[in-house]
Amino acid sequence: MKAIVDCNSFYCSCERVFRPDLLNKPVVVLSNNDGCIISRSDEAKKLGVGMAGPYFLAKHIIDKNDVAVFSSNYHLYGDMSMRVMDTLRVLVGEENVEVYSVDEAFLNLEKIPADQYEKFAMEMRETVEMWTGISVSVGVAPTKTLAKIANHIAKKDKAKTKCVTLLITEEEQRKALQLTRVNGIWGVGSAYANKLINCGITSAWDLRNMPEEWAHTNMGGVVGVRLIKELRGEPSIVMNKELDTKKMIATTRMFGKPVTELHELKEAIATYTSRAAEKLRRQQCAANTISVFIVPKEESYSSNFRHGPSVSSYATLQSATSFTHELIKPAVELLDDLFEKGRTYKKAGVMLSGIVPDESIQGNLFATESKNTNRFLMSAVDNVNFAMRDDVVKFCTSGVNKDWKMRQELRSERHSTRWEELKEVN
DNA sequence: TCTGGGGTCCTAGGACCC
DNA sequence: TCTGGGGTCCTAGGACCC
Repeated sequence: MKAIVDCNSFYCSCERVFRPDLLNKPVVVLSNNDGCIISRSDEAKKLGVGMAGPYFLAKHIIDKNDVAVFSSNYHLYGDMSMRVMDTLRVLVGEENVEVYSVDEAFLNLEKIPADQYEKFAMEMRETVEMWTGISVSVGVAPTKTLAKIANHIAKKDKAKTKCVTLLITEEEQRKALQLTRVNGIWGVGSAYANKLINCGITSAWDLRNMPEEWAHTNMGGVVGVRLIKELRGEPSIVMNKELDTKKMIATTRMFGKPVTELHELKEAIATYTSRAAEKLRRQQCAANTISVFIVPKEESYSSNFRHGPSVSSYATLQSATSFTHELIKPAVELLDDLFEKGRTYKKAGVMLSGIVPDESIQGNLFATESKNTNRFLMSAVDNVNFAMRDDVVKFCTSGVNKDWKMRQELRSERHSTRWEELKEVN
């Protein structure tokens, strides 16, 4: 049996842990650049604040109802996430926890006796809340996909479910699937949902009863087949061991204001490259390929928002590296090729791929000594930046003024990861 | 008239997730 | 005026190999 534990309005809940005055009050958290609404408390949902909608469109509701607004504070959310996951590890054992995202984890409940799933789930919910201040919802079912559906049901009517829903018997599963629209299934996005509805398949139950061959031809081959099996209660999406090494690392940002100058773009690209290289070193890897993209601002404003097409290019490095300066150089060269004078840009990004572990980098007989010096240099830089504050030590290309930096006007303090921002209680 | 039968690796693009 | 930032997996098709 499997469970999914999903934090309720996670970012909002994190903010509330340090602002108990906001309990039972509407709260929202904004994306980077204060652009979209990415987390809403139940009270904010009730007021009609939409998910993932632009902030400025919901601003009239927010102002009128005195909704508390925060810019995203990833230091805080990352630390709170770790506390929640650690709690789950204590409760079911490390080997039975698969962290799926910052606010969700799948659990293997094999060790729990079948007649105690509900009791266990309830106690787990209470313990996480007591230890971390974060409330969670729990879905329990034989497969991950059914557990996700159970979790949705638990969240929809918290008073009735007490944030716990089990889909164990066939009867429970049938009822739940009949009430679930296809677009509410984990693994069905908008493209497949439209296709399914056009075929007259509207509920999860309808989809469950389609032949596997049909799913193979119409829903992306093996992916579709797995999905149908999961809905039938046959586990087909396995529990993953933790994916500690990423296969791709990206740092991309919208600018706080439109950018026209090459030197500003260079600062941004150098800054993003430094950030990406840090992430790379943290997982003790090096990258073979770096790619850079920039997104021009669209000339005409349209009410149907779409990102303009991006311009991108990539370079394959002579040998894999994680040293910031060795990555900034090709990144800036790529940018030189992409940049067109006279255009205005609104976003840029750097992606590292072809990622290999440090130990298996192809050796270079002639560079051994400087490689080691570089390694010490980089780890010294990382240590200083970690201990002091971000970017105390940085490369010159990254710039000093950073006029293009994203807006983040409403960020709370990093109460749990910075000494100087520790919460004071009087 | 007629030209095999496997493989691997890489890339681009499409779908999805939170 | 104003719309985020990460990731994953899968498939198809081309290049290349013996």
